[in-house]
Amino acid sequence: MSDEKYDVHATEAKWLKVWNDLDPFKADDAKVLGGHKQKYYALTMFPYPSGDLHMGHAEVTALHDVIARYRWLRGYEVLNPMGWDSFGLPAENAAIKNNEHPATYTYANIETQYESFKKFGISFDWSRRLHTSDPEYYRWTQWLFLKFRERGLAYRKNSPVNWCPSDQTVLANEQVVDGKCERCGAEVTKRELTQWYFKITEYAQELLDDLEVLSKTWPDRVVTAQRNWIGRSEGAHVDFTVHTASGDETVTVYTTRPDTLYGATFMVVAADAPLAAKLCAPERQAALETYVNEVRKASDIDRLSSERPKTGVDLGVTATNPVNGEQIPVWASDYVLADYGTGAIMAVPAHDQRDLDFAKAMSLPVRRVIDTGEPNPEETFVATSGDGVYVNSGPLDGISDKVSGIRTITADLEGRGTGKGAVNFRLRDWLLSRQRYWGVPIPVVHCESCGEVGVPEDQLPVTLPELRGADLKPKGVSPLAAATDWINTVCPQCGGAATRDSDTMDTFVDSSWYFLRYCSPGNDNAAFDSTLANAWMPADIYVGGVEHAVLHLLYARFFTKVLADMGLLETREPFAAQLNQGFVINHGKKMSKSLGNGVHLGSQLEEFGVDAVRLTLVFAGPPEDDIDWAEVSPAGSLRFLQRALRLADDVTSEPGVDVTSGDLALRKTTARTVTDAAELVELYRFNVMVARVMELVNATRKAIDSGCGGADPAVREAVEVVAQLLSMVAPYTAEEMWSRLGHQPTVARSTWPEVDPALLVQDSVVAVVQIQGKVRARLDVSPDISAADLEAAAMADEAVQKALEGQQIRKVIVREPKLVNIVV
RNA sequence: GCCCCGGUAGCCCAACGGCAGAGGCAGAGGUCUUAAACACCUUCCAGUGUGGGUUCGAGUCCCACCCGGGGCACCA
Repeated sequence: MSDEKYDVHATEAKWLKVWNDLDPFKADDAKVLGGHKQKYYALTMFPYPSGDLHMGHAEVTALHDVIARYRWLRGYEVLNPMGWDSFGLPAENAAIKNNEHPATYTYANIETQYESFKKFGISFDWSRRLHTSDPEYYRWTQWLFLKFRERGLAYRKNSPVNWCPSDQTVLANEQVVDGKCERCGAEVTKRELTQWYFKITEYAQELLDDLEVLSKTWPDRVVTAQRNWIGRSEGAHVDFTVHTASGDETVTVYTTRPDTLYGATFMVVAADAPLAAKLCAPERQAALETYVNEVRKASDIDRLSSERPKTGVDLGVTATNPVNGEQIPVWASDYVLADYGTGAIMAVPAHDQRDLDFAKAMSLPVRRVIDTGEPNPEETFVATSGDGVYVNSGPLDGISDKVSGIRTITADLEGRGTGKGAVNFRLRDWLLSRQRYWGVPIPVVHCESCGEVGVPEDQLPVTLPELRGADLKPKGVSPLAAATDWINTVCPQCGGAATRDSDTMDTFVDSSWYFLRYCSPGNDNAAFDSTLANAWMPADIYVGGVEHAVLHLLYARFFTKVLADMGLLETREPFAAQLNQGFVINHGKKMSKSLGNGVHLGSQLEEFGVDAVRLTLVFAGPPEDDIDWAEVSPAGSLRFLQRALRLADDVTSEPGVDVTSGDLALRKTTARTVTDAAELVELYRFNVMVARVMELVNATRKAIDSGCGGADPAVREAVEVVAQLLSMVAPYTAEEMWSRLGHQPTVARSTWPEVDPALLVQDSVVAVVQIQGKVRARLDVSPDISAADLEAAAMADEAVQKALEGQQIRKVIVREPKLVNIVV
């Protein structure tokens, strides 16, 4: 036995070189296409190249790698690719600051992260590496955009968008944090701009429906978040006639409560929608304009507050309620959203709190049409929304439940031709334009005579012009607009003078299809090879952060469905199963620069080595839970690894020795461990799997020191299993063990240990005898004992008899072979 | 305000409705050592947030509440 300390860094250097030469994790398309091996696509969210890898990257990839390596051991052909989501704002900011090109920052960081990933020993297939900022990649992002546009799924419209007045740029929703610009902290306002959108709403129903299947294999919170985001609601469209200065206009409102139509006492339209100005009486136009300007100025902080007092302006016109002919006033307010439903509502203050608040603020009438038995909202100013008896409601009077009420009024409206049942979604179309440099140029040319013209496929990619430093500073329009040589071009259709679209795409477009590119990277003829994509897709597991519960995961699902409709893909869902890891925190708090509580991955690797850090991350707890680095012990992990490694030196039998003659007890423990480990990995219970391996290590140590001894074949069997199981978590140590056991690399591509089913059968089990649920005796019995025999054995037990003395037995519950409960 | 998730030993975490403890961290004692570290062995420690209910039997299922974390929040 060697006494020397485990030199982790020397071991890392030694095996890293061997693995580089062996390249053991290259996925072989042919094996999958030929049906020789079953495929497993292990996908993990690709990183953004900002600086070197941190604890978060270490955690995701350590967890992910357990799954990928497990599948290799189980004999699958595993596709485990990695790349970089390399367009985006941080590189642009760095470029402005350092007067350089964003590519400099981006590709330097990619190299750094690449080296770190390799050292971290993750079983990635590096031959499939991709970067979304490479022209070879974004050429196909542009191609996809054009295909979407051909199908009417990419279009331009004028709409209010998030605007940072300080940075002079449009912001994505996710870049607005608590109503402020995440970059400069300025309060975000709205601005009306013509922008490109993807028509994701066309897929709203399918995106919702397919969640049903995903709910079995996706985390609940992700499924719920997507359901909420899509936000399907059922109701009705109701047509009101508004009497304007220039004649009657039909205005359709959307409501989920058409049954309260008789309680509508006014109508409200979104103040910032064109409809408001159209309906407004001439003498009220000035007031409306003043109000809209105020609304525009309001920051998101104010707009988001539900305690905000209701404001609005009377448009000076009335509308006719289609069911009772009543004339009700029409108002404009910012509490009605322009882009949801029809941008207009019928207000029923008695049964909707928001309408009631508005009615109160503007002294508008309130009329109760459902008597729920609660105090009258006309007096309390507390709206009632439950079931009750309809009053003052024409054909609804006497009905006492919402479902019948809605059904009756909807039929009534449809009969009159003034309304019909309708479905609405909260989901909006996806705004993809960005006034930024470091992204995919939108491949469209604007021509005075031809209008919007897509760049022909043979002219792709439309590459970015060379800009750096100050040229990238935000000026209110995209930096690309200032690159005159680039922006001025000829129309592909008529050959006349034209300009390029100066915007770039949201980086979420890049990441909506990268998992398909991995299936045939470097393909110059297509975005992806359909045959290969069909062979590998869907990804069997997608490991990543829950922060993408809605955006990225919804967009990728949308892309997949469109591509399936284009006939390029068979699957309609990209990710069969999903695992969200928690955060690595420190002393109960998220690591952050401002708190100064960050844990540097590099220094942890330096101190404890790759394997100990990986083991700590995997063993800390369930993968979804946060890991508090202050509460775990990488030093303890390292001690365990040393313990495991030492076992390999104590094995004195030769490789290939017949294990059937080995120590039975140890062999049983080994067999049990292998069987449990498989189940635990498949349930993502990696921490428990590690605990089982620890048990096996302890049992083996005991066998060597005070049991059958190191020469027993069962010891070799156990230690080989330890090496194989440990290879999923601590690849360097496992490889070193495997080598010391006399095997060739690499243990990661060895096999899943075979288990003799006979070893899983127990000779005897401990049966517990309870009286009134309290344990009174334990019996060693055969696992296949009959209920009658077990009961008899229990009754015959001395301690049981003593406890039963003078008691009347009322019932005996027997759960053979483990339990007898006697009720007295 | 609404919706999720969680609360088991000093700490992190295990426990098909059936003996509350698998594993680890920290602590104590011991063996080894000139001594220490390492290693090895032994060991202390809770009745499962609170109150009800279902059951022969509840950490586990149901109800209410408390605490912690996360998400959504003028979507008509």
